[in-house]
Amino acid sequence: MKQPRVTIKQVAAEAGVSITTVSHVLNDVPGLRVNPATKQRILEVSGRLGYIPNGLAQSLRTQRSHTIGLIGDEIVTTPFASKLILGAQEVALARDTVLFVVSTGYQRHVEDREIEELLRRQVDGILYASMFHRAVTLPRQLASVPTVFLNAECATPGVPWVAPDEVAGGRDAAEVLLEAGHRRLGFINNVDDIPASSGRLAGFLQRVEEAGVDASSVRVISVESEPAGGYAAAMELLDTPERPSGVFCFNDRLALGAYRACAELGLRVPDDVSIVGFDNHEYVADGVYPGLTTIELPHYDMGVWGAEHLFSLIDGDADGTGAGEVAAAESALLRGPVIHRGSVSSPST
Amino acid sequence: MKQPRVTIKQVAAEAGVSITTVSHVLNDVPGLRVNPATKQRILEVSGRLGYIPNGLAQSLRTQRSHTIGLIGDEIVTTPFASKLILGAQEVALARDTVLFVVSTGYQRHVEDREIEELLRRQVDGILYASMFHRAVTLPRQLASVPTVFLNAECATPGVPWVAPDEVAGGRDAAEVLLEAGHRRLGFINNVDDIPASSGRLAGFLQRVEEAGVDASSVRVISVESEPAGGYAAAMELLDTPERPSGVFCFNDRLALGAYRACAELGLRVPDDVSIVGFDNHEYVADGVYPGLTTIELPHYDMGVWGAEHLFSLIDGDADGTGAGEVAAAESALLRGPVIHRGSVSSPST
DNA sequence: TTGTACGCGTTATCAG
DNA sequence: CTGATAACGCGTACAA
Repeated sequence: MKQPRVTIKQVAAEAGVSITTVSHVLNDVPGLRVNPATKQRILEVSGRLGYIPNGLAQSLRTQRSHTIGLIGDEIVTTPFASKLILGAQEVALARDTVLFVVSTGYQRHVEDREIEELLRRQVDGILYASMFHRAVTLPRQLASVPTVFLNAECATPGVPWVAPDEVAGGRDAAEVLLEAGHRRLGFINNVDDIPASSGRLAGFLQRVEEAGVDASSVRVISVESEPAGGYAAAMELLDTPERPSGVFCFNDRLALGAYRACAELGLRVPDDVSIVGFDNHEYVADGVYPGLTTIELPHYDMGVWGAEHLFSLIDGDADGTGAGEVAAAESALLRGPVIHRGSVSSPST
Repeated sequence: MKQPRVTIKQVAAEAGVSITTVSHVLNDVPGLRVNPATKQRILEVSGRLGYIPNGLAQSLRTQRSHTIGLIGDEIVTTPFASKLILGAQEVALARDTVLFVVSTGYQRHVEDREIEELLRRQVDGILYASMFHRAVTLPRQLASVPTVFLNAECATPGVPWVAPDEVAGGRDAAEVLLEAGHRRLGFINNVDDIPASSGRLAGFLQRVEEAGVDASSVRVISVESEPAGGYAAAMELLDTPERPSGVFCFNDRLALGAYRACAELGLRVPDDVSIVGFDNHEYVADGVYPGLTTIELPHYDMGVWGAEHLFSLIDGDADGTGAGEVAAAESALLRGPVIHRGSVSSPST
């Protein structure tokens, strides 16, 4: 089944030339004119034999594996991750390189092992992704390899990172509600102390104040970001005459719970209460009725940004002088779009 | 930033031995006793220098890249895929090999290019995955590489494949409903003519008949498998006095639409109508209220099965005689578990 | 027990 | 315009 693959040597023999010449025409070596006739012959033979160069040998020789590693915690398991991977993969593909995707499952020893595995395979660079926006530090083994952090803020200086602009996201959510005319607001936040929860809250309140609404009037409840938590929080928030007319949920799953609470309380979305989510979780935000208006996380864009910067790091490092680092070492906060669906309308009261 | 990596030569020099000896101790060559003292020294030096063997060179030499490719259509983008990848990845990891994951986006030229890219990188084998259960044929370039199909039935003889047992799934769904005491049944199916839709229907009706219920009494409606389709179908199915008390939906998204229809018709799940989904779509099936009882697709298991069989193919081919093919060439239909949540109860009428 | 030397498939340098 | 030949880093017969 596995017949030995055809090598450049065979092509050379079959075409009656040296391997050097074959290599030359196949790689279009610049400034080197080859007799059109032999060139044609080589191309023909190569095609006929189905010759595919051995990338391992090429990489060994050129010191470029055209391979980058994407390492994440449980990144591979989550639906968000796919967008991130997709973004990185598309820019990688455009540069003829492929991705090794590995995930650690949050276990340190697995991470160590996988990083080593990546290095052993001579990846040109590494994309280190976190499933949720958080702060991390550079694993020591990565010190000698171009690395970019995705969906995480890296404390180690000189290492580029990209993460969602949570504050802007919070502001956007407030904007949607304020624009629709809501003034009595609620926010069901996540309890975890991570950039996402503090940032979205800060942005939300910020924007609310700018609109002339007293920030202390918005009721904030923090719960575990599961449907059950959203349900409980919404019950508490909405089961009162002074209930807010607009509620911002830390994420779409929380919003799911809020939907249920509304249904049980006999409140209609969006007529009685408007809801804004966060994540644009596919199959959740658009599967629910009415469709959930939500803020999308820029996963795809982070993947693209990260890969592009990784390449500039790799290329800049090509000479070993570290040039290019300065320009590439900047990090970024990316913003996702607001996805308008049916869960927000003007307040009835 | 990218300092030249340490090679085996440096380790040898530093330890005052030849590279042969270093190679021997690092690879634990069997039947070769090395002086414990030098062995210790080599290990120490190797560790101190942070030596990591160059996998490219190793592979070039040993003709084994310890790499397998996972190629799929839009597999990387979908939540199901991650389970599949995870399964494959875990068995791969256990055998010290990593996965190249690439996706074609259903474009033939992308697929050709990516397969070539995989071959160029000397993958030891290929896992060819489909996002939805369907029949496919072996791309010609893969003829010379060990290949296993995932979530697809391969028409080409000699190529192992693994797919979900749709008929069993349909039977399981019927079982759940029948067990709860339902006799008036409905089935909201997918319109597409794929193994999943025909198989689940067949299994469902089969099991229903076995229970002594006239199969022709179950109302079957085929729609596009989106929430909107499920909603429309459920409205048609349920807005009548003789409505079924138990409904099986082709997938969870369809079930989502059915939930909404129930809500609008004032029917309660599961008190007035029991619903069974399919897929166990994370964040949908358990995010909805009441939780959706559903049949899980064996994605993880397919990944494991596929990778294991791929390895047996690879190892069996090691001698080039093709031995082992016979044993490994069998294919399989895998069955997923029933996930009981709250959407099924005994019929009230 | 340890070292020398060759080959894996390429690319790149330098002659011819 | 074309062809030897030396790396790339490692594994491994074979020799010492």
